[in-house]
Amino acid sequence: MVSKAPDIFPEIEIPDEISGLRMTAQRREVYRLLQQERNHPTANEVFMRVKDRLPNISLATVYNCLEALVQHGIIRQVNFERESSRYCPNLSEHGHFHDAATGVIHDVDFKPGVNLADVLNLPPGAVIDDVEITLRGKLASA
Amino acid sequence: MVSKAPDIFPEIEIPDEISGLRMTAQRREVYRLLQQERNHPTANEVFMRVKDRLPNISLATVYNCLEALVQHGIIRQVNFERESSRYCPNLSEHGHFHDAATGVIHDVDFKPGVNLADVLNLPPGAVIDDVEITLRGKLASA
DNA sequence: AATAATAATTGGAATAGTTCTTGATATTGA
DNA sequence: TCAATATCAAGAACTATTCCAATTATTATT
Ligand SMILES: [Mn+2]
Ligand SMILES: [Mn+2]
Ligand SMILES: [Zn+2]
Ligand SMILES: [Zn+2]
Repeated sequence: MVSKAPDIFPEIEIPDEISGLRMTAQRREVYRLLQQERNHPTANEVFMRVKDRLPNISLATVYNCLEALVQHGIIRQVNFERESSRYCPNLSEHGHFHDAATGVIHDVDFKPGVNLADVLNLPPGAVIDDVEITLRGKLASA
Repeated sequence: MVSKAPDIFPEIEIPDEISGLRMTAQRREVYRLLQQERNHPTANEVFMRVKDRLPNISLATVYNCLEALVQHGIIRQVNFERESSRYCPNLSEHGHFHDAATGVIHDVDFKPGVNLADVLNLPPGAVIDDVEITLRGKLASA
């Protein structure tokens, strides 16, 4: 039983188990942070921010937690070029647009009814398990 | 003046300069290899294979050559998850399908007339400079 | 052709993100 | 309560890539 801190944001409630993964204190805070700050932080950014609530957490544990969450399909790992991996709690199928000017990463949804096989010449017999779409560009200020 | 080796494949001719980049012996062999073996090799694979023709080449030079070729738009760098970068001489806009069973990477072309803005809800005002589409799955044997 | 200036290559050291190892802690379940 | 199991923490190890400094090759100039 944890007493609720007087945060500006209401604290996100996280159950004791998600998709078969036990939510330890560390996993809970890592997941909570990703839910709150949906800016695709790196492992190190998660580490620095989550230390506010778990001062003794280690970077290795943050990596362990992120991997466990990814493995259980609770969050997604997002890679861009050779940069550090980033993490995303948005489970709907989506891509990522990186604004080269600001560095901000925007989620990009598919338009409804779009099928990959409609736009790509897939190899015959290909069964797609995973799709990664990454865009880089600028946001023209209107 | 280099005497032509009795290769099975006819040797690809490469000019002294491409897109403003001077073709040194090392750059030429790196580029030639990518043209011949279009299986998206890693820097280290390029290194090992190109040593047949340039026994003294260093891995640092392979990286230098690959970077120069990428910088001048002569080849493309392809990243998949956290794996080593791979390199691709196919300059037409295309994506990559990774067959999880065999490890083979297939180029995937866009169907003609497809526009990204047709299938994705891009942020308003977004100007796309670069697109990366990566698919992972299996090739069902018919 | 000789010389000077510039660019490229090499081999090894350094870097950085991530993973591994090991001992301590915590949780579960008998 | 005790044993079995899972998780965590700290730091070492790993590895793809980049950096550095010295050498070599190329280009430009006289
Ligand atoms: Mn803070
Ligand atoms: Mn060989
Ligand atoms: Zn996302
Ligand atoms: Zn390709």
